[in-house]
Amino acid sequence: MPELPEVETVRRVLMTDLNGLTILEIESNYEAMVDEDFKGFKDKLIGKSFKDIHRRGKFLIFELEDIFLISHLRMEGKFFYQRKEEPLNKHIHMVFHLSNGYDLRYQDTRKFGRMVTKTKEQLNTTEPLNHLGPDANGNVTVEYLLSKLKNRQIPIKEALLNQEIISGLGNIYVDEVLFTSGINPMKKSSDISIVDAKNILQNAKMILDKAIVYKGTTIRSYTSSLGVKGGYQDFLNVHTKTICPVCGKNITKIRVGGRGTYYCENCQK
DNA sequence: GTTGACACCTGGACGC
DNA sequence: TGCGTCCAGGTGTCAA
Repeated sequence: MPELPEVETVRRVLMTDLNGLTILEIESNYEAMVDEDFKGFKDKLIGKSFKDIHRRGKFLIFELEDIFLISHLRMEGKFFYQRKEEPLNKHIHMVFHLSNGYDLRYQDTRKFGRMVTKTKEQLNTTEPLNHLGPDANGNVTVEYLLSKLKNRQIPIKEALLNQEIISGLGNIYVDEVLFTSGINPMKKSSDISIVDAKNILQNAKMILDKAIVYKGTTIRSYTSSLGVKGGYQDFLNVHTKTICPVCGKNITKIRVGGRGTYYCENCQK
């Protein structure tokens, strides 16, 4: 599932492909993925040219002149840049026909992904970006993180998955960050110490930056967007593992906040 | 403001 | 082989 490194990889690849191209037409067989009236969505985008692609957390933000297309890939969303003659598969739910004879195609097996357009004025003042916390690999301070955790009774794992606190971390990388930090995922957020918070932020930045270098993580049946296979799965220490690489004891799998959670009872107190 | 439950959605794994 | 059930999980919404 795309988390910050995977979305950043998509952004970097698409930016070179799309820059300067104009959207000629948009087709969809699943208009519900657009969080606004589909006709209005099309009217705003057709005729506009790609100027830049930004990212905040797990959101892709396509800059098209005076309008911004915000896309969240959720679980299995992928973008493909293909010639329009290439056959469509049944999971491609949105096609942007481009001025150079290519398509920007959005594929989403589970139809969880969402898109919406915003003006520059709306971008940071309305959903979905207005409540988003800072990027987990950005300049987040220990003081900021502790201030967000001090009144919360939920497990630290749930807090780190909350994109309003810090953005970009998903289930895989939260498990890895907590393992590297030696923190039990069930530890109460309000019990996180200054040292814990410092470790969490340092390890989040280190892990996410390294995962970006390796173009993200590809596990289970999932493949990365754009056909790019990530390489960071080779560096996972705990997520989907059975043996702790540090102490050699069994990895425990539990559910925290409804999500499969892997940790080492010996190393993560 | 915080927390938990649930819906969205489909492919794959599993049991019968 | 075919069918039914469960699981996976990021985010939004709603109720308590």
